[in-house]
Amino acid sequence: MTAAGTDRRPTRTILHADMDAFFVSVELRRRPDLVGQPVVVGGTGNRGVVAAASYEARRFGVHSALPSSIARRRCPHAVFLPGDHAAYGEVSADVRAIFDRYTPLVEPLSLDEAFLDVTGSQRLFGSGADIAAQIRTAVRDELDLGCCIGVARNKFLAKLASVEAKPVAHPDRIDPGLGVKVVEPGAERAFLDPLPVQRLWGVGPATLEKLHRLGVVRVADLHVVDRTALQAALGANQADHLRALAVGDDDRPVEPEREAKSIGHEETYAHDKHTAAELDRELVRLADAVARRFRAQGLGARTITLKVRFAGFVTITRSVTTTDAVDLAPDILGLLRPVLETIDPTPGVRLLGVSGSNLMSPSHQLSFDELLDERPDWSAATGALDEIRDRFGTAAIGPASSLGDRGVDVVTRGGQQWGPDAEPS
DNA sequence: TCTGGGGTCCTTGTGCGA
DNA sequence: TCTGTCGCACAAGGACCC
Repeated sequence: MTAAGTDRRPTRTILHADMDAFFVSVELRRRPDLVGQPVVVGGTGNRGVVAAASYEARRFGVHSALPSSIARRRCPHAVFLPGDHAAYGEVSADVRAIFDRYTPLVEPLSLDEAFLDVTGSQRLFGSGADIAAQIRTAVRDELDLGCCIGVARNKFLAKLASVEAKPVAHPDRIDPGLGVKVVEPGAERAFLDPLPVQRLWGVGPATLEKLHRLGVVRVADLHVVDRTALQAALGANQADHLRALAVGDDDRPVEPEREAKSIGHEETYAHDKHTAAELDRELVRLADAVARRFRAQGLGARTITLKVRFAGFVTITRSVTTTDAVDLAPDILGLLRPVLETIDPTPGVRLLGVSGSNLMSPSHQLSFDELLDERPDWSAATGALDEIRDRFGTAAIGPASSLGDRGVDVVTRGGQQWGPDAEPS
């Protein structure tokens, strides 16, 4: 931490761009008849959640991550759409192309958000505020989408600023928002101090409760709360991290290329699974999907983790670490099947997940069995499978045991990722 | 009211070898 | 040979983000 007056680092100019109700806005480009109506994307089944809501829907208290059953109750006249991840990805690439015109230092956070370091771009394009205005105009004119941009000297402040720039839905009206919000160097404390403390990165429901117990409600309270008490409540790392954020300190650079640290798939079922045979079938599908993503990225995983969520929402994880990185479904199954067999499915399993971490280049050394020709070398057959799916789609071919009752591929199933689809009537 | 799916990061506990 | 301790790697879970 450095006092603002003695900081000799060059002042950076960081933008945080955040698309307005992105998934909904993409849908409205295809369905202009829905403009002005409450529209909700995501969770069409009863166990899903809302991925995005139009501002008209937000007036009724519908927001992202809200269980779809509640969203339906709050806004029964809303139009619910299942979502189209592929389409959102394509539009996101178009948005990214606009960002790239202004700086090579673009770090996407998700499909609809990115940080831009424009420190070196200002001689060409003007101040951070000027660049933000130009980007908003380009996104609106070329893509027919809205976005809000925060401008500040670091990522943390830029992100908070972009939230302040967004439209706000009130029960009786929609406030259009600023569009661009600039936090000038030197004005950070005045900007931060009145904000509720849960606006800080890393303060969720659990941390908020601990902070409230210490009397910390607003960011300003973090300046005066006893440091030892804060460390006792949150741990030294998190306590010091929050105190730094409270004065606007954040040194993280904008990183255009970040390597993935884990790759996984998980799936919540419309109805709980109660038998080992059902779970094994799901495990085969998940292992196949995850292995395919490993290979698409030229990676394998040394640690494979199984996640199980039971009917009562209790969640456990069990992981296995091997010497060599694996990227083939049979190898993943070989590691996880013994783990799955230790789990009692009779209370009901609502979610199963498979993920890999410790990512590195996969090792395809032949095992002793394979050298003796007693076990097949799966890598050649898997390569052929991947080619077929690249040409004909992910559902074109797959493990026979996964056909079971549905015969649907895990990657394309439902075409969305916000919970199980509505059951056919 | 009842909680998705994709992730990252941190903390805590434990086993193991030096 | 036994015991304590230190560092490291790993496992598991929690919290958080979009």
